[in-house]
Amino acid sequence: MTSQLVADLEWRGLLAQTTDKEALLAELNKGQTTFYIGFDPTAPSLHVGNLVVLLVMRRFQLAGHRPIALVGGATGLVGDPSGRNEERTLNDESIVEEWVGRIRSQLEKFLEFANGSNKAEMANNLDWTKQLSALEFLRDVGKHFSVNQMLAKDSVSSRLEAGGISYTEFSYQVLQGYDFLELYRRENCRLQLGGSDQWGNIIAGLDLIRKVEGGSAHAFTIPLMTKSDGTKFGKTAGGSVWLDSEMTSPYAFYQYWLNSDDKDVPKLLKVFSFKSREEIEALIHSVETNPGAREAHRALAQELTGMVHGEDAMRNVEAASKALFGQGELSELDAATLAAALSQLPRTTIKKGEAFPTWVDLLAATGVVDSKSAARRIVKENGAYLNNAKISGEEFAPTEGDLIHGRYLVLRKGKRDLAAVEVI
RNA sequence: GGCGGGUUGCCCGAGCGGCCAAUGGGAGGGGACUGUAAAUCCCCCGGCUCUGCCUUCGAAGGUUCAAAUCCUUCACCCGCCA
Repeated sequence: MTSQLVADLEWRGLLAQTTDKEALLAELNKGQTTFYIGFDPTAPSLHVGNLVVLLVMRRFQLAGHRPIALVGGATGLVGDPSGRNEERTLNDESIVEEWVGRIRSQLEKFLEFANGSNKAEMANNLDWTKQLSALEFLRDVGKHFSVNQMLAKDSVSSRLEAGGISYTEFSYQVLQGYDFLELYRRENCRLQLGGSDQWGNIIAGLDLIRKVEGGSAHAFTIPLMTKSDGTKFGKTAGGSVWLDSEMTSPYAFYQYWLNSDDKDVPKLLKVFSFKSREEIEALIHSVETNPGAREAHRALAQELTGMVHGEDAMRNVEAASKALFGQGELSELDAATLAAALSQLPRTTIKKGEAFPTWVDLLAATGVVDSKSAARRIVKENGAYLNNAKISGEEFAPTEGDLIHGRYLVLRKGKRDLAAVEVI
């Protein structure tokens, strides 16, 4: 069962590095193993990058192991130097606290917290660091850390070269190491998973456990996702792809996956999909032999939108995508279908009876472009559409006759950026 | 603490008194080709009430007809010396 889990993760390309693999497999084969992953509250929401790690966590739980989802109320106040070449700006305590709450409720959607012998636990490292005095910390925890080793860690040494690191961030690995020790003591936690950039921090915990408790624990890291074109995975022009529907709409989320590069789709399926290996291989075959059909893209977008935003939202945005990008005339869509589709888009309203603003003003009002200048540029460059028909002239304004079903306008910028206007 | 170097548009990075909204590259946007893909080619890329006006070159003052460019003070970063 367990060796199957690890083999499956390897097939999916989700294993970067582990401590002694034999020992880890032995541990996992003994039965239920308690493991943890930490998520620091550096934003009000998790993003699709976090989702990679979160879903590995779920795979471990499905294989019978017991997850502890740690939200870093304490570490989030300090800032992890890993993978950054600049000091972070500290966030206010109240902000971090709020983010902790939001992230906790997101985590709840991906793990089973209610039922089963291996139901997940939520933890917050603020619980065991808040009461700790600076002196206790230095004597009880700090004493076990060698500065020589701390300096040698990638996260620190690269920062020393890049221009410096504060004592605060330098101490991050000690805090994370201490977390592992606490969870080892409190919950018998034997394994920490994390992105491959977390290796050094995880090792800090293993060393501490060995020194203080004489115990052994394990590390398992997951490769950082990369895209074939070299740009960062999970980023769009507008920033990260968030799991929060207020920050990235389900429609935009669906579109993000649907528009994946063909070359990335096989990897994305392996990493994110919970379909069987056979199904995934069939989809990969499809993208290789008939990419234009985008069967695999659609399956990926469907599964993930459903997983993150729910089946209803997934069906809505899928129907909207189909309607809006279909071959037929928009005006042929019935009012209910069109209204539902448009509700997924960035939108603006105008009052009944008022004069119609220009296309430029309307598009700017929806927020699809940053400024009216940008909207004008689109018109000038021939990328402006009203109800899927190209328009020209900066002064172009829709009229009563352009309204679909008497109340809707569909604006389009370029090939795929849609926005809605409703007359109310 | 002393001396020297730096801070330019989303990022990197030129400019070193007028021809500067500021060279170049990347990112981003539009078009063509396609499949709401990639690659490629062409174009665009501070804002606005757009033949003009306004705001940008770390911050605040100053010199000048004219400053991103010169001077002064302040802040931050990086080196070398204490």
